[in-house]
Amino acid sequence: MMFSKACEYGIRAAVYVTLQSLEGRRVSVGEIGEEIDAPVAFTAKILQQLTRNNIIHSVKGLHGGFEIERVDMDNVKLNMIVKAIDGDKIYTGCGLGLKECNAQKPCPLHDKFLDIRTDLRNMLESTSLFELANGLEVGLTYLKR
Amino acid sequence: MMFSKACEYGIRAAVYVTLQSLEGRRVSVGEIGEEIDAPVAFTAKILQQLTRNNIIHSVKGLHGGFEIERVDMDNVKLNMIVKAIDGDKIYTGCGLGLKECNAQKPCPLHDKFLDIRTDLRNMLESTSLFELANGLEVGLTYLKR
DNA sequence: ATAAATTAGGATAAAATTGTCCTTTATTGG
DNA sequence: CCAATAAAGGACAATTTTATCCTAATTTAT
Repeated sequence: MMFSKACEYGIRAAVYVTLQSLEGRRVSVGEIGEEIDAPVAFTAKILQQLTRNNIIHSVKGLHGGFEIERVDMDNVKLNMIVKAIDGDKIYTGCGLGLKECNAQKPCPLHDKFLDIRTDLRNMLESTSLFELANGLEVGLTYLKR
Repeated sequence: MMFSKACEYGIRAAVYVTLQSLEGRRVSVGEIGEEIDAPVAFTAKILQQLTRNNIIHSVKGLHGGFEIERVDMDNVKLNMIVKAIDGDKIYTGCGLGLKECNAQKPCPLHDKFLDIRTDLRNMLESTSLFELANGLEVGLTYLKR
C-alpha cells in the first residue's frame, strides 16, 4: 500500500539475509523465497538489484548465496532499499499525483502530506537491517504469513 | 505513491466539484477532466464510484453534471473517498505485505508503521472537501500540473 | 415528439507490475 | 578437467491498473 510488492519482498529478503548472516550462514534464493513466502524467481530479480546497489553481497557457485557484512547490517537503512527498488518517488512524488507540487505551487494536500512523509522518511532513514533482524531473532516478529 | 492513480484523480475531482458547487455551478465530466488534468473517460468511472457512494451527486441530461451539497462539503472527509476507491487496505494492510500482521504476530516494521499510519488516518479523517476547496478558491493551492 | 446534452455502463485496449522459465556464467569439490 | 551448484540475466507470460471507445438511459428545451 506504500511500497511496491517488489519492495516489500526486497525488505523481507534483506532482513532474512541479515538474520542468517548473523549466524554465519550464506543463503540461496530458494531458501529466501521459501522463508519469506515470496515467488523465488521474482525474488531473485530483486536480490540482483540489491547486490548491484551494494546493499547485500552475492557469491556464485557451490556454497554460494547471499550474505551481508556485519558493518553493513548497521549501515544499511531501509530508505536505501526502498530507493534501490522503488526509486525516490516516495519522497518526491505528490500525494495527489501532480507533476510538480512544491511550496511555490502546492496541491491542496501538500502541507499535510509533507508532515506524514517526513515522519516516514525519518523512520526509514533511521531503521537498520540489524535492528529488524534482531526482533526476528528473539522471536518477537515474523517474515511470513 | 500512497494512493492509486484512480484515488488521486478521485480526490482532485471531488475537490474541483466542491469548488464549483460553492459558486453554484454544476460541472460535466469533460470540464472536470480538463481542470484536474486527468483522462476524461477514466475520471468518469471514478465519478460513478463517488456518486454510488453518495459522496457527490450526479444529474443526467441537459444542464446535468456533478455537484455536492453544502453540508456534504463539510461532512465528506478524505478517508471516505479513499475508502470508496482504494478500499481500506491503506489502514489494514501490512507495510511489508504479510497476509496477517497484527500485534500478536507482527512483521518487523509493524509498530513503526502503525505510528505513521495512525497519523495518516487522522489526517484523512479530519480533512474535509470544503477545507481543501477553500485553499484553491483563494489561489493558495492548485489541482493541475 | 424530437433533438441535444449529459451521466451510466459494458467491452476492450494499453501499460505497468508481478511472476515464470530457460540459458549463461562463475565457483567449488572431486 | 569435469560435474554439480548457485547467481545473473534475457525472454516471455499472467495479472492488475490505467485508459479508451461506444452504446444506452435520462433529462431538458424547443
